[in-house]
Amino acid sequence: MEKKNTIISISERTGFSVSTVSRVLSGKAEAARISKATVETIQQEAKRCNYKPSLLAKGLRTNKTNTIGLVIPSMENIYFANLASTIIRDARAYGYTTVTVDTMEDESNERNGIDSLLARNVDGIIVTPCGQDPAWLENINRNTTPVVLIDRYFNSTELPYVCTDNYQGGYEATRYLLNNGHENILCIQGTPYSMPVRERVRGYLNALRGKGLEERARIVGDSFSIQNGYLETKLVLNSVSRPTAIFALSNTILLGAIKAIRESGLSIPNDISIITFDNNTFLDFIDPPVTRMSQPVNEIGTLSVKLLMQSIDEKRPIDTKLQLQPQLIVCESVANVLLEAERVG
Amino acid sequence: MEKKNTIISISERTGFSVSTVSRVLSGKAEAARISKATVETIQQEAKRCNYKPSLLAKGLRTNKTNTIGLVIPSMENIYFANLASTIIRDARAYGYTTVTVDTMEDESNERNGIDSLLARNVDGIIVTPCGQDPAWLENINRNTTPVVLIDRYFNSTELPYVCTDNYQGGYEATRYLLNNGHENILCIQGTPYSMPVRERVRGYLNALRGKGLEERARIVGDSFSIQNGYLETKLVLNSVSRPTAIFALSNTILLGAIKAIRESGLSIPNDISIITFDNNTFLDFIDPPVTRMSQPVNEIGTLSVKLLMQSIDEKRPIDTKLQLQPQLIVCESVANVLLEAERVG
DNA sequence: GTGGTTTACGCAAACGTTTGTGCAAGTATA
DNA sequence: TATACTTGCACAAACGTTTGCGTAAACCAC
Repeated sequence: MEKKNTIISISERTGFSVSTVSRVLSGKAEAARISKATVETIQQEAKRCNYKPSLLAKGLRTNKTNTIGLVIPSMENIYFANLASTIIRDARAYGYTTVTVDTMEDESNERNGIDSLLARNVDGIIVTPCGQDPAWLENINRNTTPVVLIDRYFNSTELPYVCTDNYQGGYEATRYLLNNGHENILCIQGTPYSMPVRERVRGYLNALRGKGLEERARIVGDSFSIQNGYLETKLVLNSVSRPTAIFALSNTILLGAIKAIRESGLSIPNDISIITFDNNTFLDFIDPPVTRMSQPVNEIGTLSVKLLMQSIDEKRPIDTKLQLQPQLIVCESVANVLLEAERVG
Repeated sequence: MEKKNTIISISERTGFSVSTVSRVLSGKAEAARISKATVETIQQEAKRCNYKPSLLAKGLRTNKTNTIGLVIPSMENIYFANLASTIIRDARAYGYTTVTVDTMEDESNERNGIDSLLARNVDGIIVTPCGQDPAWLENINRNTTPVVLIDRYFNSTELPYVCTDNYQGGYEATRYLLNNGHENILCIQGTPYSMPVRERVRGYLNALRGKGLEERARIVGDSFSIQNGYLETKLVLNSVSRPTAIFALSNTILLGAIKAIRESGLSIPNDISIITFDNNTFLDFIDPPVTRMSQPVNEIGTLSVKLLMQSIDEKRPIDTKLQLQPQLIVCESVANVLLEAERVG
């Protein structure tokens, strides 16, 4: 009873040819001038036997799979999980299914993963690259399959991307700290040389420079991990000149930093202030709620899918590059040391 | 230059037949007694032109895609994001790629999503069902494609599953509250009738019964959302008999509850205690750190993949049903009202 | 030099679609 | 009444693999 239901079996049961059945079931009945009666018959039979076309065969024949690839460094990071969530949902709304690759920040995983996506004939790929070299991806985008970058991008690339204006974010976050009287600000970065890090750091440095404090810059760290935030903070808390504020470049780094601070018995923001990049529901519930530069995660996800769809539909590479403005969300993790000085002095 | 690289083009360039090329490139050279020299030639050419087999064609022909489907209610929920993370990584370690479907707790999304997975000939499906009826999935598991349930399962089903021992979790969490002197405990549940909710509630009720407090049971709520936790807590804070403790059945419900409590100006745990299900990094950083029944997320993910692989390899349904023990993590969100009464009295 | 193995490969069908082209019968036009 | 469209469908190739079977040549034994 669970026979195979193919276009062929339907053709045999209805007496029409395979091509006619195909045209009817793929909505080309009109164009092929199939008679109303025939359409009826075939559709009935298709419904009766619960026919579902083989997407493999369809993809093989048409070279279109209605599938996109999503390549991210880590689904464990809530930032990427949120990004993935909106991308998967948006893609579905366009009729696309998403294949997810988690690279764990490893370049060879990235290559293998993308190769696997291409072997599957995905119609497009959204990727947060962990490597530095755009050439490979550019080549794919030009000759094979549309690629859209999110979150991270390359120096001068023809690849379209959508990301936060990281320079602005770094600048404004630092300005906020400066305006609250902090002059000894530690910046804990993630994967060095990645564009977001470089831009955020550039913003940080420029803000310091604006106050003539460039030589006070302190940049440490090397990965977007809790561990990194923890260790770097641990180190600095024991240093001679303890910073009055920490600028964490991601939510993971933030958590590590907070852990270290708590262990040292210091209080946020009384003893040390902290500000972070990223945004998520939990940050409002942390003790104290964390002041942050919020990235527009949903917008990034939605726009990246939209760009990819455009590139797929127009069958050509596009070159849209979008930088979205981050937003400062002020909570209670940054103390105003000017007021404090007044009070004390 | 970016010619198509198929087994056919390689066959033309090397002068060997398509079948020979196929056998060599799919590792069947030995069995087919292809000479060492031929193997060399073909492999060289394949490497030279960077040949990657079409997984569509391969899947169509062999009925094996090395792909699994993952169906979850919401990637926004950090619990499912963590689950997805380990599943995607583990599957990759077995050589499988994962297609993710986000049902948004909607049964028709679930059906469509799974239909789409089947149309793609996935080799197996891991699913957290949002519907109540196992029949459809059981049928798929029997006749078409292996299915493994995670997190939620059905009353009496032949489907294999791996989940937390939710009864035990509900029971122990409630016991912990009772042992701390709470007798007025509000339980805020998620999607009703889902097995985890029913089991956790059963545990809650049984613990109360053990102290002869069954008539004090208060169960409210209807979904695993922040909104639900917020509204139910809001309601109860204004009721005549304010509970002394809240048992939130998920991290989302927890966040909503905390928000409501804060808005009311009450303090945790001095005015009201709270305990939750689930576990994640952030819960340690919340004010105060939240006491919780931790589900073994990674184990659930790993085991579900393992079971699915077993079912795929053995080409038959399996009936392993695993309940993993949750673990109580004591933090600071539950007050001991006995001690307090002593002090006050 | 005959018969039987072994070695090394090729032929062609099949997986389930889509689609360009062909063609008979019916209808309209001249 | 011949000509020209139109209607309604069928044929068969193609997408890129895998695989059962067939077979020519070489080798061996006698």
